[in-house]
Amino acid sequence: MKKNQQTTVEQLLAQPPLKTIFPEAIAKFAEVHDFEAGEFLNVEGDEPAYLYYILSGKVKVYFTQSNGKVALLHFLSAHSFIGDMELLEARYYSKGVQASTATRCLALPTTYVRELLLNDVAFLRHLALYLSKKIMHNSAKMSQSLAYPLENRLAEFILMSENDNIYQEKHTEAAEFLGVSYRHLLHVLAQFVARGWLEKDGRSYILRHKSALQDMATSIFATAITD
Amino acid sequence: MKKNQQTTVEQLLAQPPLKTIFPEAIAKFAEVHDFEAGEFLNVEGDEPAYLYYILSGKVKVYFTQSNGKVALLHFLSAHSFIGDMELLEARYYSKGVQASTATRCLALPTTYVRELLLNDVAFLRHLALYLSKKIMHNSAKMSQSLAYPLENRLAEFILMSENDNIYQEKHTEAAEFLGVSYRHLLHVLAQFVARGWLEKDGRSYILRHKSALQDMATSIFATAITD
DNA sequence: CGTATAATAGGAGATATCTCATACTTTGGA
DNA sequence: TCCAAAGTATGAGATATCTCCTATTATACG
Repeated sequence: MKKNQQTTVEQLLAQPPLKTIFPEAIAKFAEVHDFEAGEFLNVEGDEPAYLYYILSGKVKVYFTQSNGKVALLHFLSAHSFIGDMELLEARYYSKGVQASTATRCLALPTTYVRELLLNDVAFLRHLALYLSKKIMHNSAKMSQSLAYPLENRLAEFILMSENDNIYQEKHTEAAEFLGVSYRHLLHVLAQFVARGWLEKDGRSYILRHKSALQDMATSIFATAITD
Repeated sequence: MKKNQQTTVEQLLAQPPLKTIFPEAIAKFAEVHDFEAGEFLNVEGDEPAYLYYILSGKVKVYFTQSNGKVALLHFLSAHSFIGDMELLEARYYSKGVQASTATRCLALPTTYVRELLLNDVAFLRHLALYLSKKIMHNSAKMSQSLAYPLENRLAEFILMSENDNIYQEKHTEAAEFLGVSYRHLLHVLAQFVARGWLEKDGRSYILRHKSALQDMATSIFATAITD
């Protein structure tokens, strides 16, 4: 992680959307943190030192299941909070958060801003709204994706985790995230290659026909609108 | 709906958990509403007149998909809010809410309490915490249930929607909720009957072997803990 | 450097689930 | 009162997905 000194935090905070979310009083504690792809923003179980608000980039959230296996929970991107639950409830068990691409965050040291934020109605309203939208989004997505075969969900997952047209998630992880067997994931992946949508390059895949993948992925939502 | 006059609202509000959630100032607007099974607490699309907090009972939340079909979204029970999103964001499109069993709610007329609640840090904190817990719960449930065949999810659904040991959801609705075909739902339901867990009684089913259903349902979570 | 463990890879048969077809019954209006 | 639409039921064949098995690389670690 690198503390970014160039971007003046004041400048960011003075403009929407940050201006409408955070109270002015946090300005003196605010920092901008830059993470490289692969870097950890938080180690699972640690009490997070910062409340992050993602400015750009993409992160993956992990947690360790009771069987000891680490599972990918979801992706977060710009305008998402990291550490919001821990801010609300100190005893909360934090998740592992890893940058998927280069990521820039607004970073607020919890020790200093907790009291401030938990007493700011504008911030709390925004947070509640953010959370409720997330719930809507989740439940809509879930009920829909349940109905589609892996083909569709995998296409979406590839597009979501791809970086510069290269897909290189671990298959074990992807299989678990998508709720299918490792075997079947490989099967469908092989189909994508056979159709010329992906090209295998060592242990990663090059996206050769992005629009086909997009069609396959968005059909999940398209039907919801069209049908 | 029947406005309940017996239970003094003041009494309820003076005790936890209500005492810690709502500011005292709402007391003069608060009512207790009783709904019978099947009654609607809110009609989809209507701007809800009340923010409800469920005291007891169980409700179903519906919404109409773009294809015109009405789909069951989820169940809510004690300690859940109804109309929270609409409170936060007025333009929000409300969902249909129907009592599944007899249900008692604390009812707060939005016109009077909106300003009050949206400026109360204790309430907003509670709401944010409630929402974030719901997110955790949802995503844990989702990633897990994805992995299990209909057998397990159906057992859970039956227990969730059963009333006095009688299950009588419409199969069309259940199938959509569970994300499986109508055909397959009937198939698995028939298996449950064959195993003696359910007994068909006209168009409803009697729960004959609840513990078996519970085993089947909780295996979803049990493995998460044991494995 | 060598070995244990995780990840990758693919074959084969078993299940779960879907689609399509068809028929009967209930229910809500015109 | 009667019809159209929705719900219920069931059969049969097609797919999607799983489980089990077996090899072959990577990767971590003493």
